[in-house]
Amino acid sequence: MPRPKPAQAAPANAHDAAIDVLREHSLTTLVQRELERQIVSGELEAGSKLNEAEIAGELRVSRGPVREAFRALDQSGLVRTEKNRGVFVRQVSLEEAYEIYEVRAALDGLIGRLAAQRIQPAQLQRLREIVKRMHAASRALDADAYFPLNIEFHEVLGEAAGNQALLQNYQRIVNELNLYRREVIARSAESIPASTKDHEAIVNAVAKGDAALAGHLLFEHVINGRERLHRVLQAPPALRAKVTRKITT
Amino acid sequence: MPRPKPAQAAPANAHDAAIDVLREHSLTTLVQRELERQIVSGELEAGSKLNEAEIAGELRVSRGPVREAFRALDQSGLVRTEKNRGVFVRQVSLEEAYEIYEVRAALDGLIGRLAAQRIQPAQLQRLREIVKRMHAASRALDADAYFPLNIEFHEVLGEAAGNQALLQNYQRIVNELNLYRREVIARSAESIPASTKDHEAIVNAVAKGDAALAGHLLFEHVINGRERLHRVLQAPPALRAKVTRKITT
DNA sequence: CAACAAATTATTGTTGACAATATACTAAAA
DNA sequence: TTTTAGTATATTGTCAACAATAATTTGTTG
Repeated sequence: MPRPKPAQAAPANAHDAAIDVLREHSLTTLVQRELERQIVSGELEAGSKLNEAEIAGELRVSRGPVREAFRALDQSGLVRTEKNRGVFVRQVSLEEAYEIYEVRAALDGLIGRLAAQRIQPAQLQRLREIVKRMHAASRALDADAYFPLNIEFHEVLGEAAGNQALLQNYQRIVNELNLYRREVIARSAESIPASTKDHEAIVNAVAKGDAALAGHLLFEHVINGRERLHRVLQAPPALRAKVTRKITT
Repeated sequence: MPRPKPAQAAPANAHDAAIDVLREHSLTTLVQRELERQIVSGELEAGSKLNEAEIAGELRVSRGPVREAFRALDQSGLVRTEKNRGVFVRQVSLEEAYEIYEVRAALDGLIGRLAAQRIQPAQLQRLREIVKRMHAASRALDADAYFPLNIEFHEVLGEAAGNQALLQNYQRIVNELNLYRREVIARSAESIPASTKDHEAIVNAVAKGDAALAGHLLFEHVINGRERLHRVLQAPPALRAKVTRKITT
């Protein structure tokens, strides 16, 4: 028999709200989330060192929770730990990115097949709206607008697959991939039109319920992304400079 | 320029060897590994509670490293954490197992395709030997001998795919899957002959370098495993009892 | 001035203590 | 006897101090 939870009054002010948050989440969890956010957003650059005491001070907690959060982030691939030297935001090499792309293609293929069978009308509607906004961003060649749309598109599709285990693995993979020179991958403006076309075709296949096609298209979409990355890196530096910023060697 | 590592003398005795291990690994890492071993081996039953102080005492460390190891194990899916209540060896429900099987099928499909293209002679040799021993175990209906062979087979195949990112994700998934009533899944003797046949066909496809076929066979192999699980659970309890032990509801 | 050695500082690894919370137990009341 | 309130105990969450290691600075020598 589930024990009855005590009825909780709504927090009266900000302070009570903070207390309320702590009732549900440990400091470790909060630190982990915050660091994850900073890493994924690029606020913390790949390769940069994370100082325990410094972070603990900024977040007003002791080093214990910070260290625990580090272990979780290490396991999820966002940071790497060197004994007695510290933890660093993970740097994904070109070779690793290639490997991860292969895995992502397989997972995205599965997402396509499942989503085609299981997607719900509301989710399909969301996808169509995202694609519409993508077209707008594509016409304007607005990479900064396109980037979050792309993230959201694959997120919705991942949810539509109706498989929690799949979604979790997928999101971890995508996070890792975004560590690879984020600007090169995601914001190279020239690839936006092709990418938008991909997305449109995918939505249509999913809408038709054509699992095989949706799976195939998503698989190819990811492989295309990998090839685009390849081409961008092969292009002469002068050309690359336009879409590349803050490359830290 | 990589700084030169100080030449290390070989440890003269057991004590020095222990010191040596600590130079390379933190206590957290060691605790994490040990707990992982105990969970994967079934020494720690699914659902059982892990007491921080107790474990710390057994492993002769303080609670700090144990807690850090918990965060890592939580992230890798072997353990679930409830705030202020503790951590428990994860129990995978039937529904979750189904979901995880879907993901594993996709990853195994990728492993098959890549292994067919990249496998090295020595690895192929190992696979053939494993299959040979599987046949022996199959004839004897020796589930206890078959179980580790099955693990090893897929491990070698995973390595043969030549993709570290894939291998890591795969192994995490397999670990999670093994949490699901290990005996029911892996040791139901009646499925051994069919499984052995699968393995043989897979090795042949990989040896031929037929990527599409190998991928397909591995995908189906996993799906078959899932269906076997389904059938076993539907079978009348009297029949199940033979191969099921220590089922904790 | 460059290169090496020693000492100093900074940072991580580990531990034990204390606080907060949940669980188990006891006793009183219905 | 069952329920419930209150109390005691056990366990987790957090912190701060100490130990071990690495990075840096300083000083010395050729």
